[in-house]
Amino acid sequence: MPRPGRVTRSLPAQEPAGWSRFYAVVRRIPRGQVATYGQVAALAGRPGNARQAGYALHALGEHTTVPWHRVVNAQGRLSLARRGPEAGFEQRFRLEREGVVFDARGRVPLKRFRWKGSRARKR
DNA sequence: ATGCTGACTATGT
DNA sequence: TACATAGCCAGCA
Repeated sequence: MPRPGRVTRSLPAQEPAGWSRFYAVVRRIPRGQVATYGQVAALAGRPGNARQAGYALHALGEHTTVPWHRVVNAQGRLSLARRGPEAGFEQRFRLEREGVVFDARGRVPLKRFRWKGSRARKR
């Protein structure tokens, strides 16, 4: 039991509270399927916070178990590509390895691979 | 507290 | 289809 009055908030704190909600949702995305940032935010109980979803994923780092590559933007494109062609390339590689197919313009056909997730968690 | 930034989205041209 | 704008909101300096 932490002493009252003393805020032991000085932990690594590399993951701001609340972001774990996004991670929890991303972890539920089935292999071979994708979800949009807006979708993740909504399922995390934070509708309209698509940007935060992306921000949270950006903070993950390279050594993570969260399937960040299964999250794409509303257009089916890899927003990660903005950060650099390499990052986008890796995401595409991972998705293709899971069976996700890209169209001629390098986008994921959401009609086909979009995960139909639902909250179904705690009421 | 204030202002800037961004792995976003919806809408208009 | 592609680019520009506006709305959005949490994190950070």
